[in-house]
Amino acid sequence: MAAKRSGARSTRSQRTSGRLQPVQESRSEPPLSRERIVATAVELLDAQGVDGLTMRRLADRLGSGVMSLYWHVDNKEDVFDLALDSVLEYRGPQMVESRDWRGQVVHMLEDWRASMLRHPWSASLLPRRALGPNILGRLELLSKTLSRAGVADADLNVAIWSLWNYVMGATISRANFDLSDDGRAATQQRHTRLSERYPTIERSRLLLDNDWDGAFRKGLGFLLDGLSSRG
Amino acid sequence: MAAKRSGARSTRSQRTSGRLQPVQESRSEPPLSRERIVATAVELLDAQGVDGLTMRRLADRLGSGVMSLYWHVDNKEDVFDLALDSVLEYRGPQMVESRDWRGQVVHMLEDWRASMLRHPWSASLLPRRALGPNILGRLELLSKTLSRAGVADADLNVAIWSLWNYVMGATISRANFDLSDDGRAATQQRHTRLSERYPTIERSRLLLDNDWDGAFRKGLGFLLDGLSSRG
DNA sequence: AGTCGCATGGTACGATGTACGAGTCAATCG
DNA sequence: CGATTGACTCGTACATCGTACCATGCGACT
Repeated sequence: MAAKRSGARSTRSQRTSGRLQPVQESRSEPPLSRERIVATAVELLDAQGVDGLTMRRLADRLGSGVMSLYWHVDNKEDVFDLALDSVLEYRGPQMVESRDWRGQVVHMLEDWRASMLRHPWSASLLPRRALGPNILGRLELLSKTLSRAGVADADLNVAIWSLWNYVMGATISRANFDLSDDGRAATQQRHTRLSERYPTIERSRLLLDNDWDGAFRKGLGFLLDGLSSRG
Repeated sequence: MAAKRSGARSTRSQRTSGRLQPVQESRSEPPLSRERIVATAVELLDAQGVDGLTMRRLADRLGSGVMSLYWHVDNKEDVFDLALDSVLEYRGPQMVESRDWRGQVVHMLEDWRASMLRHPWSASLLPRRALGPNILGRLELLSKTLSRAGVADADLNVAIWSLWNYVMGATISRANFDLSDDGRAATQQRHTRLSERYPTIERSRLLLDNDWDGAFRKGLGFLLDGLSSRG
């Protein structure tokens, strides 16, 4: 019936039973798989940006027909979801009961930001997509760490969301500006033209300051100060 | 030559010279204009979301041909830019030298957030677009207020970006969740299924807490605490 | 009357996401 | 053994999109 296979994605390749890799070992492409599709989608997104990902190009890179993709994937949105989540995995210290909760939080959040900046499309994509398991995993970790650090339950959610918000905003902004001022001259020019209308911005060189990492760290410090002044 | 008119958009309607409203007053549509296009685009976006905005639909609503739009607008991206910025205007107290800088900042940022939530598409759009004049205006105001409040110049940019980041992240997240849990049952169901994997999130009901406004205000308070502990 | 700039919009093209259904091949069953 | 089944691949086709190109209309000025 060609049921298109919904839900149970558990059919993990027809292999692992009979002979191993029956035919064409090094010849042509390995068989399609969800993982391979996602990995290639990430490659394509890295290389061409959000608009560069089309099902046809994706199929080309995979050496397959376009419609074959739809066996493994529901639709293009699905590809975006999977690519996004695949990029946000965190292999940090999951199980450290260290006294240095603040260091742990900072580490995870900086890693989060770095992961997204390594794939700038992810930042602009995230606002539109649902929370994948890797994102939830990070939230869980954050939750656990803060809770163990003694943050009151009443403030816990606020603390988590504040940190989440800060990281999201910082990363999205950064990923964005990075693209928009590839032409330094353009920025410079626009800046001087705007300086009359926005003198304070001009004076503090807000838009030209590019110590993003430092600003991120410093602002995160301020936020954590505020959060821990309660607990 | 049909120079398509670039740059100087200053030609403000052919009117204001001879007679007023020459022909067809109440008959059919008023003439096309950048303003009318943008206003209608916002309507459409409000009604149908980001994917609902197509040039054809926009032209239909305006009672014009599709290609007529392109006289007033460069391309679809342009429409997005204009619609986005048009929604972020701020008519707050621009010139108050009040002692209550904190109240002023909170007011502007809450208004910012509210403006974006009134048009949920704006949140997911903003990360991809350049900074329009209204956004810059808000940054300028923020800059001025903080500066007058005595924030050290060295910390000024960090403070501004921190607040910006917080607001962006909060608004984007909120606009997103709002859409995704239209079906309460689905959320509830998914939640219980996830509870085993993410116990702390489950316990604090992080994903079900919907006092967004309160959380926003509270978190903003924390951040401002942290920021002013320096200055 | 002729010219020119602003403004409108019909037609057409290339690209996209994906529905549909026909094809292949290995494993399973009678 | 042949028949059946189910996992998987993919060519064709279609609706819809953004927009390039070009013909046209219209008011004002020469």
